Amino acid sequence: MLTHTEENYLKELLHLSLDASGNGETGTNALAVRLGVKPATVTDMLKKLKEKKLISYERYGKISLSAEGKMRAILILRKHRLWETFLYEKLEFSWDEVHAVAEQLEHIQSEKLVAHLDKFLGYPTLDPHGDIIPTAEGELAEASRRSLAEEIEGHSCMMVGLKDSSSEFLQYMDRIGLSLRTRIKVITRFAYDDSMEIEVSGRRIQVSPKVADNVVVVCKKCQQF
Amino acid sequence: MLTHTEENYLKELLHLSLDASGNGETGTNALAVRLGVKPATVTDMLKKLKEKKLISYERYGKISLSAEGKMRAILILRKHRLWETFLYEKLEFSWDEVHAVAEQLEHIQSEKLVAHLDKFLGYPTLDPHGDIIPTAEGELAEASRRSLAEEIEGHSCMMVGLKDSSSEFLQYMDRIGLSLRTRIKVITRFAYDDSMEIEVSGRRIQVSPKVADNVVVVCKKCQQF
DNA sequence: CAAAAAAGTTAGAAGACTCTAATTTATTTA
DNA sequence: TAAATAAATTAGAGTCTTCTAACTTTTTTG
Repeated sequence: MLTHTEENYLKELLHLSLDASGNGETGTNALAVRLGVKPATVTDMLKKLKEKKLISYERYGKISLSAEGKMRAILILRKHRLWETFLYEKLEFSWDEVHAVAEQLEHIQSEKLVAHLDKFLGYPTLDPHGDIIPTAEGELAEASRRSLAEEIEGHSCMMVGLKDSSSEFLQYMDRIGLSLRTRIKVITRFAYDDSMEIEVSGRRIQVSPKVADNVVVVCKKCQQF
Repeated sequence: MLTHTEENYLKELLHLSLDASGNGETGTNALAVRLGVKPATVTDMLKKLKEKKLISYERYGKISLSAEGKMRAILILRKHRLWETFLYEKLEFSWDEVHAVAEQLEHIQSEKLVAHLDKFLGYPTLDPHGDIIPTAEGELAEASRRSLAEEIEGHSCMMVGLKDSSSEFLQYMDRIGLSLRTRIKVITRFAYDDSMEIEVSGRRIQVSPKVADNVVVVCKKCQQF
């Protein structure tokens, strides 16, 4: 059982390892800045986390999560992103308000709560920021950014941008109910003309290849791509 | 800003004052038992809470909440009961599982979260245990237990028991979808024969005066009764 | 490569919450 | 009412997380 503070250290360590796009190692100072504490405080906690085998670390050396530590961190991230999704989709929070509250909610201890929340939300794969929600097994897939036109049948994705920003296109987007952070499911691709049938907010609409090409979406990376 | 621990002390003080049905005063030991700590620990915290003007208390004397302390406690109770309602009605938790998780959720700090949760749940007045949910203004009405037959038009209540426990009656209850902790709204009372039209889980059904008389409900106490 | 800068650590202390053991005050009862 | 009992408090200590100030190690750079 970890304290809230220990959980926060693990979570930031995970973020640093994902952000850095490096070898997953960090230093005391970087961690201190992220957590809003002094480096001396971090050093103390590192000893404790090492003691608990959650990180690998030597005096004056680099820090990285152990397998166990990474798993714990990913499950915290999972809770964070599920709560963000809940706040955004069910409680009408705006996308920039969800983070602060999710920082608190992510520490609630109840496996059942997480599992039921996941189900209640319809097993979402992306949070309101377009980030991947890790699975209950601790798998964290990569996100893939591409044009809606490249998306395959049956897949769910989220609109995160437009290639064309002309007012005509924006008006059209508005009319069909497509805006930032809207979830899109590809129902059918018509090979004949490359137009698509998509599901948006429970409604099915047809989009031309030109429209699909100008909509930027993010989705969970899969084998096919 | 109160710590989780301080909030727990206030909440237990409120519970003790409500349970005791006395003058709202308690002792150090009773509080220690409720909180699962030693009396010595309670004494320390009492000094702190007095310092913050949340309780009134003198050495070796009785303890009671100040107006400010009581308001804080009631708002924590409000959050607790709203979360219990959420867990029960939206996440399919059973009525006896909700308490433990709500104990954690009640400490989340976000006024907006509470307000939106309340709206999302449809402004419920009773939690899954049939207890009154305090208002956002800190008003805690009393609950009133009575027969469904005595309930007035337009009121919402919750089934908490039956007077008749014959198998025929239980089967009938089952058939119309009425079970413990089901919410009931009285749509119309027909003065002609005292039968009622009620709404249960979104469906409207008619019940005879005999049935209504045998269903025990709890509701927020109001002027009329 | 040696001095300067940056990064990281240790030591000592503080606040929050808790404990045990000993003591004091209040209440009960013989 | 005085002794026994119950209730409450104080003193001293331990854990957790944090800090500041001083010190050590590593890295950078002229």
